[in-house]
Amino acid sequence: MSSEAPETRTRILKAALHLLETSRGQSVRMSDIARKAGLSRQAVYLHFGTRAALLIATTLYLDELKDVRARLVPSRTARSGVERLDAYVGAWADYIPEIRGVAKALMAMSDTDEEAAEAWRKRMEDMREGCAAAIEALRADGTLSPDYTPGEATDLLWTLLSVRNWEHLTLERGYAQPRYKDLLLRTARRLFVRAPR
Amino acid sequence: MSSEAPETRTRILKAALHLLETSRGQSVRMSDIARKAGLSRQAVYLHFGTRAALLIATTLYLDELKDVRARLVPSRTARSGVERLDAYVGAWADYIPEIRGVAKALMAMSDTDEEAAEAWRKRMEDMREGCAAAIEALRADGTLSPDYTPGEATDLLWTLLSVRNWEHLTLERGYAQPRYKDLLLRTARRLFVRAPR
DNA sequence: GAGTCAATTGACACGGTGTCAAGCGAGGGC
DNA sequence: GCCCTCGCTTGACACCGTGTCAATTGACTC
Repeated sequence: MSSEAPETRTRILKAALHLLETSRGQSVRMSDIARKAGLSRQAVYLHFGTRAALLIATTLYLDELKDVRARLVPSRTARSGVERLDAYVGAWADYIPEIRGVAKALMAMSDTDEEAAEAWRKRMEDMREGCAAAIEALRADGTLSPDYTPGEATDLLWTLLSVRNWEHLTLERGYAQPRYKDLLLRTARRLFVRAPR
Repeated sequence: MSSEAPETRTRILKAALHLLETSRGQSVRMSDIARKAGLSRQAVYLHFGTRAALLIATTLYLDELKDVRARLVPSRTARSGVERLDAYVGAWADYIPEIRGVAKALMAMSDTDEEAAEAWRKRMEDMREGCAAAIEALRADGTLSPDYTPGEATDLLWTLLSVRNWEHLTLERGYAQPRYKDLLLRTARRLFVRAPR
């Protein structure tokens, strides 16, 4: 509408974020996001090109907001240690929903595209650090057994996260189709190799 | 073909099972299963009515084969405890891929349909027992810390399984659409309330 | 030979994703 | 004041996997 409205791109990201938060497990359609942002579906595609791209951008946006770690504070209502663990996993998983699938595409690119590989390495490193912080907290409040070595604990959380998320891209209809896989690759390239947009 | 060929229904189940086993994470299409079984796509629909129904039937078939527990033996090539844990989770997850989603539908039915509720309770109980056995094995070989009470350990494995699978139905395209949700409900009723077919 | 039943063939509706082309309107530069 | 650009809209379309339908075939039984 008028120019005092928040940046369109941000509006889309906020809309997507809100929908992803509230409709847990429910598939969020591009048209839902567009409607929520008060824009046309095409506007969303103009900004992000692809559903996967939008979701990735959403996680990056969250990073910008720097409150990912706040989300990692386990729910106060959790009764058992297991429940707290699940809360950790849930909190993380909500914000890397499809990025794991993109990993494969980027891995595949790594051989030929050094810049992409570097971007991905950095992103993975960030995730590792996030995991390490979570592990520390888990261990501090006694949720996680101290028997695990730091490396093993990291792997464990990593595993918990990935088992929750790794099928998103491969199983969610559409991305299983070769046609979309190519698209995904192009999208990933666009997102990670240059500044988005 | 001739009548000496194995029962068609079994042939479909075997085909589905094999495809689900080998193409990990890759979405298995009905046409793939039909081709693998040497049948037309329609034949599969005639027998199982729905993709979800076929996948559920596949897990039941596995139960019949009574080798679910054999699958729970962790891979010999796993190097770390975490890797073994992942192997356990993966083995289980492969065989309850969409049943968790159906749970919700059945829960919804439970109020009005006592038979369905009973069928589901029984199925859940079987799963619980399976979990218990797995937990025992996990603890025996030192993968799982003995700090967990039996109940907590069960919950843990349960959680690991569900986080891996609970999005299958809700996120995989198609089942997110209301039209298919109704269908799923009808299918579940057909499968659990009467003998299939 | 009639009836039955399993399976085939080929067509179709549906719905979400992604694409395309034409147009529109507000702002800036000249 | 005019044009141009740019962000967005509108509306139509291709694609593809799921599920449905109707007509047909072919084998087996009675």
